Amino acid sequence: IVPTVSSPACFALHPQVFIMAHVCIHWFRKGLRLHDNPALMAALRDCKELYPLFILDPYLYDQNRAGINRLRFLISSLQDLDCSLRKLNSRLFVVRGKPEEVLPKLFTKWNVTKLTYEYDTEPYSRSRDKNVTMLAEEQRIQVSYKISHTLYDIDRIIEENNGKPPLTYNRLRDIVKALGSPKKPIPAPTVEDMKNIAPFSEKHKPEYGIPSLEELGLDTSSLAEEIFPGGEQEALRRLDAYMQRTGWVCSFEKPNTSPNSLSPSTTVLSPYMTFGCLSARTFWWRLAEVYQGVSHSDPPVSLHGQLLWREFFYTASVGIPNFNKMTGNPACTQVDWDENQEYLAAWREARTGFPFIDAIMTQLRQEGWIHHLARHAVACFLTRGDLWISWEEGQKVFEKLLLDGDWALNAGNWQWLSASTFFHQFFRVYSPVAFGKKTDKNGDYIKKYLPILKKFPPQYIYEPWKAPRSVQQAAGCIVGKDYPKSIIEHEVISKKNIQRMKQAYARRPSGSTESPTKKQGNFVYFIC
DNA sequence: CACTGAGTTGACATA
DNA sequence: TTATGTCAACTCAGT
Repeated sequence: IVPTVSSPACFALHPQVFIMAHVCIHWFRKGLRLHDNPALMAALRDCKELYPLFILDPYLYDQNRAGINRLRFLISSLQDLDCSLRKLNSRLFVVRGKPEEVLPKLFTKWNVTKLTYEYDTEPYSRSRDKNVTMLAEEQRIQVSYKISHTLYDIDRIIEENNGKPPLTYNRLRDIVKALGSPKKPIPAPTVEDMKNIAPFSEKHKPEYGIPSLEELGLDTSSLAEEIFPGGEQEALRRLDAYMQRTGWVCSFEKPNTSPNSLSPSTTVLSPYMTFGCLSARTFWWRLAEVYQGVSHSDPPVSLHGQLLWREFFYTASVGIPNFNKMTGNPACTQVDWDENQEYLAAWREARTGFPFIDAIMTQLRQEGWIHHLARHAVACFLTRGDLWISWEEGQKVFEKLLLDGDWALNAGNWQWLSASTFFHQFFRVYSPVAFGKKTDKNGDYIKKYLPILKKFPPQYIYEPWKAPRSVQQAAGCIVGKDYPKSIIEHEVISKKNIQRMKQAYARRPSGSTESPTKKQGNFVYFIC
């Protein structure tokens, strides 16, 4: 006789054969996939009933925080996940609300005994998960989490670097070299793995469905075509397609890819990584297979290098307090950014009068993805290059509009581009005119996203205000009327800004370059 | 402590 | 066409 229900009597009578058959919630947050999902596999162990759950948390998916494109990506990802779960005789349960309020109710309603989830390093997530774990334990629910969003255990990287996050990429490389290769990904669960779990009951059918965008209160009338559909299946399809191009993979050098090609010059796997539709470790090991036995590019510019950049910023985001802010962020240079609502709105709404900048911001709004170097160009323009507006403002816009709006990567890259943290050669300024010309002399990219300029000759397409009146008339676009005049004079303002940056650096506390043990105060936070 | 080399992805002039 | 040096000059991390 093998008891299948938990009771102290059973345990006392049959200690050897006792099996605790759990009712388990696997809580999906990021990690919207079945492959390489160790927490999900942990959920299946000794489980008789499984509730794969996603909570639409108003804090994370508020419309000011998540734009419609990113919400669409999320909904597609959830639909795909549900579809995959149904092939395993399961399904996805979706609820709305604050996890700390929603979960205790479900624990009771479903008689839950175990909760599993993937570890998440974001400050909001960590505090949320701490609260939820406390609430779960109050209801005597076993809680188990696994690390699978990043290649490594981020805390181990910091530990290995004496309690501080590496501030340079090479330092991070040395650390992860010492830690060895990332773990191999584990396969997705199979029907066999699910054989002891009761198929989901039809009684739940009308409840817990995936809401449509309309049901979330969004106006979808002006929504553009879905170029990058969300979901694990699409992620794996996309990964396969790129991994087949072995020559391209092996010669990949990020700085040599184009920010303004008409179709993406990089993989666009980032949104899938952000939501965890694709495992970083799966990506890493697929690349390792392609690299095997042939010559290939290396970090920092290679595709492996890109995954290590992700790890770099994740590590910084865990080790540096107030990572998404300037104030209270001890690694960040304190800069006297201007408050200029007009400039900020012009940048955000693609009406700076610099076609390269405005085209990029248009692509961002329409498609939710722009090339990494395009992000450099507009980020430099908003901050230290031209408009002298805080990187935090740009961060908010990107977070909302990017499909791959990732908390750690977004904050880290904005600090990098504004020469606030990590990158310090502030005298290297991107030109809103010259930079794009290197890879798109004719301005085809500009014409695609700003059709009003499509008749401008290449000579003037990057600086339409320089075109003689007759040329503007022939192009059917008068600068100042049909397309904005440039809001600033780059040659003048960028030189002024370099000097302002120099002054901000001069005000940096002198102790910030000293070793953590030497001076008290400055680096204490790294150890906490 | 001073010093040095390196730093994913600048622009521009020159060879 | 592509490579190199200059411009002005930063920090980090290792020696």
